[in-house]
Amino acid sequence: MTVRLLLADDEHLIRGALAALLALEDDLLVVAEAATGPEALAMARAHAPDVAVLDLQMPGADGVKVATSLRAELPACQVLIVTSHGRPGHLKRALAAGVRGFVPKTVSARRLAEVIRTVHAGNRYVDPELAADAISAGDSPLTAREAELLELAADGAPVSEIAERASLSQGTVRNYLSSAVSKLGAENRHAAVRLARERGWV
Amino acid sequence: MTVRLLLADDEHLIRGALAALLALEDDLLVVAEAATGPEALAMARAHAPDVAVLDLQMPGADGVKVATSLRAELPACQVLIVTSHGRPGHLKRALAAGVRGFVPKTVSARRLAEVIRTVHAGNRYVDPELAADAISAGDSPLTAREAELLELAADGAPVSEIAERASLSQGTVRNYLSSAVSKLGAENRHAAVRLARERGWV
DNA sequence: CACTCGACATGACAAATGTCAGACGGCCGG
DNA sequence: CCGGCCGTCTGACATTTGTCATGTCGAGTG
Repeated sequence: MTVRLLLADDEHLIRGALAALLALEDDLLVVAEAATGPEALAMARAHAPDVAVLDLQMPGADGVKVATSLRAELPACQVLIVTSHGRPGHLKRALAAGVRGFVPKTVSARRLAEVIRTVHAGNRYVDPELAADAISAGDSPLTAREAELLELAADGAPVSEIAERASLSQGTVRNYLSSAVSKLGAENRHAAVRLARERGWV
Repeated sequence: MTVRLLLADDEHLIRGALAALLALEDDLLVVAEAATGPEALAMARAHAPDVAVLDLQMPGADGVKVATSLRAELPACQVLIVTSHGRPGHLKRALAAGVRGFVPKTVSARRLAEVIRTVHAGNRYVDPELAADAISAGDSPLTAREAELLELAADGAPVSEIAERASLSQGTVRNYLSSAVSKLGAENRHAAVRLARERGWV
């Protein structure tokens, strides 16, 4: 029984290499490849693969978004996410989106093949180290508004601009940011943005 | 005549896949692999490869630093850098360090093999798109001091801390940062840091 | 119902930041 | 050789930002 795969990664080199490597396994068959989020969705619709192996960072729509759409349209297709930089928050969001597997790109090809089989069998697999990170990092302590304003502050915009974009008074914006900063134990909002990004909370 | 290769990339999956793919070419032979900068250097010393294929981002020391050391220790070994995110400044630094080839990971394996042969023959190859980016981005307009202080400001540290670490008065630090900010056309120093990073100037 | 708690919102005040004008020394072209 | 330019450095001033005290609203609880 062969497992039909969709491979999505924006790096041609990696994707091709991965396809070649997985083709060495007798029971795995790559039926489609994609370089962007939307392309991955289109390919999935066209080929209805058993398992979708998605990179977390892709142009267009990230792996988690693609996974969400995929769960809705093709419930039979299991999703496995592969990522370079494992941020704890991403893992949590991915699992919430119905992703069945989550592994870093540091695993060997052999292990990846095993994980693909595990996921195809209907089981879950999360890389132990990433899981430990996610647990130790815990849930985001930020409220919805705090996270939202932190995102608006991400590119270094001044408070006045954030206030305008969020339709709030500057004082309110400062208050939320200040709250987020103290919750994250940061020096200032910019360091807070950095921390929240690292943990995948924004 | 076979080309002996050193492959360095921190992502096990990618590195293995790449090795498998390059092994398909008759004239290419992967003689060593490494996951970190220092490891790459050690492997290069041990195996004296003809061409070193280095990822730009690795733990320990980045591709450019490794390339610099390699040029000094093994002049016969040509260096080719492969990267996910092509920042113009990195390309410039890489070429200054004696790197002979620079390509993004979006190229196909076939093309990579061609580039390896080109580099091995003593010629240079730079991805046309990255080259165009580098040219349009131009040189860094920042003075040494400005770039240095911008780096110290990178993690959101307050001016007082930067001043202490650089042994300067706070006023001076503000002045350099202000200068850098205006040169980059940014809103404030945090946005400036972001821009400088994007262009590979820090 | 009365109470508490947390999210949301605001303005006033103190601290940090950005901007400005200016001083000093090295370097290059006339 | 000397005048102008650039990089380096500094303190004074206005603006922006962070912190605090305070208030409203709705959800959950005794």
